[in-house]
Amino acid sequence: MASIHDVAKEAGVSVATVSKVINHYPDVSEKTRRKVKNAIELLRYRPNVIARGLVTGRSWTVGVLINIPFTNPYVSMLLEGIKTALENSGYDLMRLSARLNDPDYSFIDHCQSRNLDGVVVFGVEKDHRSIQELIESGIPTMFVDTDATGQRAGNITTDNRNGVHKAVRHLIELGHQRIAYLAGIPGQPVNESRLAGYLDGLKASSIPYREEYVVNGDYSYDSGIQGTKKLLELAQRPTAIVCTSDMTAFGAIHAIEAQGLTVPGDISVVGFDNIFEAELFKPALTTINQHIHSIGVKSIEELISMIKSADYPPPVVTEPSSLIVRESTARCPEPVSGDVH
Amino acid sequence: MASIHDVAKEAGVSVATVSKVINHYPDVSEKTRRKVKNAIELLRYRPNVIARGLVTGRSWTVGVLINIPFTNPYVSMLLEGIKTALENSGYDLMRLSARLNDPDYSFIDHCQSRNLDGVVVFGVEKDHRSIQELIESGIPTMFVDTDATGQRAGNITTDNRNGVHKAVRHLIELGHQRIAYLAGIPGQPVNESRLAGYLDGLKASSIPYREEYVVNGDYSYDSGIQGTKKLLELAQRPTAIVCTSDMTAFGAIHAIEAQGLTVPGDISVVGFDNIFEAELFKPALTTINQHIHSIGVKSIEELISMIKSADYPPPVVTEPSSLIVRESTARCPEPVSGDVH
DNA sequence: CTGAAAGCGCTTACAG
DNA sequence: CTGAAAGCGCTTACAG
Repeated sequence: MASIHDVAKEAGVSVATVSKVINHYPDVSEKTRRKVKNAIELLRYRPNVIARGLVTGRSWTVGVLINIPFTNPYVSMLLEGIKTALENSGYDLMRLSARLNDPDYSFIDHCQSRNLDGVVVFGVEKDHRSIQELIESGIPTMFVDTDATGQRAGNITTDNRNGVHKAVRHLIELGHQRIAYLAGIPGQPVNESRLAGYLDGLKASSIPYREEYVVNGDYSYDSGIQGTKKLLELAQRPTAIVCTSDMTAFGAIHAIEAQGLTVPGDISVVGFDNIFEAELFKPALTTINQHIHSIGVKSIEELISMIKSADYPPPVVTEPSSLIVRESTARCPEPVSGDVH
Repeated sequence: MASIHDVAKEAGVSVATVSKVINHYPDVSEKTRRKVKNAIELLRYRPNVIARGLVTGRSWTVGVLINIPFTNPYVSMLLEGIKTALENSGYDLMRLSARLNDPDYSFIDHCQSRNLDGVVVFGVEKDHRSIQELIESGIPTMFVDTDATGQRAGNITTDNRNGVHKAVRHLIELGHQRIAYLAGIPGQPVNESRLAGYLDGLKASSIPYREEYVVNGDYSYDSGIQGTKKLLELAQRPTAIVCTSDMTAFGAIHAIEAQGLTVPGDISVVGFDNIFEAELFKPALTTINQHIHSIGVKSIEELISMIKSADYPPPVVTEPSSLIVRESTARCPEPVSGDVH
């Protein structure tokens, strides 16, 4: 690769002058600008972003820390949004090989040694030391689905609470009273707000909360199976199950059918996420739609705004959620007897 | 961040010496090594990878060019493999915001200005100028599913041809003779070898090739729907359809059922990829399994070998494929009448 | 309008 | 075993 010195020599000017035309400084005569441009063309010169970054302190790269498998459809959609927003921004995306479980590893050291301009974090538990260190470091940060903030850190989430509330209301309107909830990982902000939505929904119709109707999981297909097995063993089994993710809902449906029961004939199931497969599944899944792609796009747009201006206020944005009714929910099969309350 | 100068001052030595202990040079006395290590500890110093890269010419980052949406399950699995292999390698992954359609854009310029140590490319048509430029540039490269090679460029693919051949054989064993093929994008190496496998399968049983039984698509769900519609309009419609991807197979099944026909009752369908959803789908999909995760892992392992040693021969690796029989294929419903041949 | 010089944070011969 | 110096490819005051 030709360097800036080669160009300077070729054009018969100083490297300072070459730098000025590259960076569109106004105080360069048209004539030397021409000469330089020609030399650049001739040598196919491209400025070295790395070297530039060393002096300007900007790397034109944003880092991403995603502590969840890429095979999770939610992650895929998020990444797709991130990618879209990055497209003509001039920034590239770096996926850090973070060793979060290694006590000697420091995520911010990693970011700083890479000169990252900003970072988006997803899927890290809120109490992981990295979160706090990141906030203190002053590196522009956007947290996805984690309600952390800081001087230079904002966050973006779906309106999880309302989403689950809507799901519960929908089931109640269909006559269900025995509504269970297959939750996510306790302590995670996402999980807490969804659980709150579940409780909101019950309370709005004065349905008492039953501890045995809430079982935790990890958003996976498998935890849908396991959780549902437990629910089906209950003396009074639920007639509807709200799930913390579509994958979990798929698992739930599988487990229900494995018992010879049907969805939605015997039990209604609703998911959360509205991944592409929700529509393909049989029965097509009633679920809560999240604007995941949009969350990806906005996380980057906001991050770039923060990078560009030190006093851009760190945003806290909530994306709406909505209920998509399909085939996995139906009227409660038998009128609920009085003993439920 | 503390710099190497700060450490040198703190330890009372020169920066050269600090550099030597960082890089584990043997010729440093134990005593000064101690002093330096303490200073590093004290200042929480971490070497700047960027600055180091400027002088060593290595960036410890590998680039990835993926010209297919992340929401494609195949891509997700590939990325997951790539991520796994990178985990403790010291390398980070950079996803380049490549503007492949912009004539002023050059992918290798991009790679070079970022100082990338190597790159894995996936989903770029073989005749795109970037491929050739990349090969000529001498940047260590691994192509996934593209049979390009070069001085410093290897590739890795699934045994596509055999995979489809097995699918066809399976259908023939079930009594099918009218076997259609929903292909991918013409000209892409993956497509050509799969098509060859289809022809192999027919030929092995002396079933004549019918042009109208092959329709091209783009691996998507939608192209499965469109392609199948065409097949169903044929005077003599196929009794089995082999698809170039699982997503396309899902689309095919949808289109078949939309006509009031059943799978596999009326028509058998087989996919390609064996994505996670293949098992969940109803009917569970008979498909060709690819070791996608393994392809991701190996592409990085081989790439790193090439980076580390200039004379590591660029590998050409083929991963096996295998048929997974599930519920979407069954015996051919009606004995095929003589007119087929 | 142009260029010499210092510096970003490192590494690497080389001399002592 | 240690350090002064040059250099990686750039940008940025500053002087002229």
